[in-house]
Amino acid sequence: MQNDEIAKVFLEMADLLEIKGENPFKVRAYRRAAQIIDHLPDPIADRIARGEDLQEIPGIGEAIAKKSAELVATGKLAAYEDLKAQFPAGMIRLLEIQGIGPKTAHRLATELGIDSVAALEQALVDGRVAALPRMGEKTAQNILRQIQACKGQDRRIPIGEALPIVEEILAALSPLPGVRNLTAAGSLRRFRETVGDIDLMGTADDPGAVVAAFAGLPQIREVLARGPTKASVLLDKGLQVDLRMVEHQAFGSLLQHFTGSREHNIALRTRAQRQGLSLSEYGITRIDTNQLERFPDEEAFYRRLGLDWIPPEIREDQGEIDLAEAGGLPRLVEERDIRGDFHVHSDWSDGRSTLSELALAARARGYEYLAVTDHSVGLGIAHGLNAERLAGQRQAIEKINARGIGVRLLAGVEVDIRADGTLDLPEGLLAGLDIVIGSVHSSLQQDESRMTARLIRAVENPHVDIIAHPTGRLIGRREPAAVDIGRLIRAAADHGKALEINAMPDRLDMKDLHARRAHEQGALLALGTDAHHADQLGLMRFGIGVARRAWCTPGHLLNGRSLAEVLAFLQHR
DNA sequence: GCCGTTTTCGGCCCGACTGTTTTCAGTCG
Repeated sequence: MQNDEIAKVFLEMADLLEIKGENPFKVRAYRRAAQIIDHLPDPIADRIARGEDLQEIPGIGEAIAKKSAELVATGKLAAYEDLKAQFPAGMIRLLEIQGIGPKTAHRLATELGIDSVAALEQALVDGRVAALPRMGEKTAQNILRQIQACKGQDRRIPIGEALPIVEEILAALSPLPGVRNLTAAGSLRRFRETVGDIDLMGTADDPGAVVAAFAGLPQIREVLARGPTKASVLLDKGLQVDLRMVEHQAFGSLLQHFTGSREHNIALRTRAQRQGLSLSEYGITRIDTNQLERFPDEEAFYRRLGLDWIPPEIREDQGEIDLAEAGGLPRLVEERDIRGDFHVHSDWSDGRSTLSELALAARARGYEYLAVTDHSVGLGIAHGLNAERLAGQRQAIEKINARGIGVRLLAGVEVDIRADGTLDLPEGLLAGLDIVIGSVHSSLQQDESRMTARLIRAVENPHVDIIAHPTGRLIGRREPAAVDIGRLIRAAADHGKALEINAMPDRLDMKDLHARRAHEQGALLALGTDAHHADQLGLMRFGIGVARRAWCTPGHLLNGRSLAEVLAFLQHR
């Protein structure tokens, strides 16, 4: 049984225990364990096989270690089955509806016999829910609206869609008088690949006025809640946006609080309590004197707790707090560290910019090099290059390089990895190029063993330097191919090949967790935008976001190396 | 259920908003 499946069982157990009215701290223990297991770098089954004691993992105690072992050994868990049997099967789905928590779900199930979202909708319409004590008409209406709002749509949207929306709102509110520090927090600031809602915050002389202006923005469909310092609204697209405002001097704690993650903040507050301190969005309170200290920025806030400032992207309670205390946080990669892009298409295949336009755009970004990697002939739909046209392109690239515009174009190709792991262009041809990235575009439904063998065969091919978008996923549209990522990473590390972090916002492939595993196990990573237009070189920021979430320093990335170092890496060819 | 620079027992993060309430429970983030 895989880690994510084990985590799912514990998460569901937490929901059921909560509905049952169990000790909330027990519920939290299960949730926490699920999160920890989901983030482990290697399969729990392997740890058990090696005879390791799961209780050495912080947050996993005797009970959950035992239950994990039972799941790995039998694929089932008696305690989980017992728990499930105590409630109607569909009740747990009710928790997915905004506004319904464990108490309400329990009442709906026990008092009205509701066991599905459909049954709930019926009970809402015919007034049975509103008739319950302590429920009422308004509550029923709100629940009904939530059900209808999320019908048939995935509420999390890719960060690539969310960022432009946010930038538009910030641009509208920032010019208001007395407004400062207006920015996004939450999962957007942590750069998660999808965001469920958007958290904006800032400071103002008159917070109420900003909240009012926010609630009146034209792109807003509905105001869900509105108080003096906070408002929640729904945009036309169904996306929820929250705004919170405080006084200028308290911005550090506000931003910290609403940047999260929840797990990071819980760990931070628990630690603070041992120091006699209580944390909130308003500041830090000394518990003995009840004195509130305020912090204008996050650096001061963390410093007060004896910690270095922690980059938002790694605030997930995955070891960052201890490192911040010891002064040992990694120096995460930044935009200025990136010296080039390893995945770009030109108008020779399905891109829309010329080689010169790409070169100039790369120079404008301060790059030293740019790998031109058009599609190979196998991708007829993308106007892929055959041997002849590839040779022609190579000449065109050399011409531009000869002009000496300050950026070195690398003549490359994105060669298609066929279903059997062979490549779509003859080896002699690949040997003559500066760089080759290999990727999979067809037969994505292969089973895990075939797909993994296929990719590893490409890794072992001496002409391939980088494996691009290893799982082929499209966020929200196409599931990742079945790949044994652990084996792929080991193969890449063994053969000195790089794995791509594809920066296209709907790919972001490898993803954060896998990329962290990759560099921890000695595999090199390479950022590529997969740009099909010169403007898209700017998508690099999404790749950097993923790399930062993966704890990458410049040294973990091929893009952090100078042209000379990159050429040395490619010298084998 | 987990954990230990007060503790192997007794703690466990914090505040805002809503709706249905005569003081608060439930939910959310």
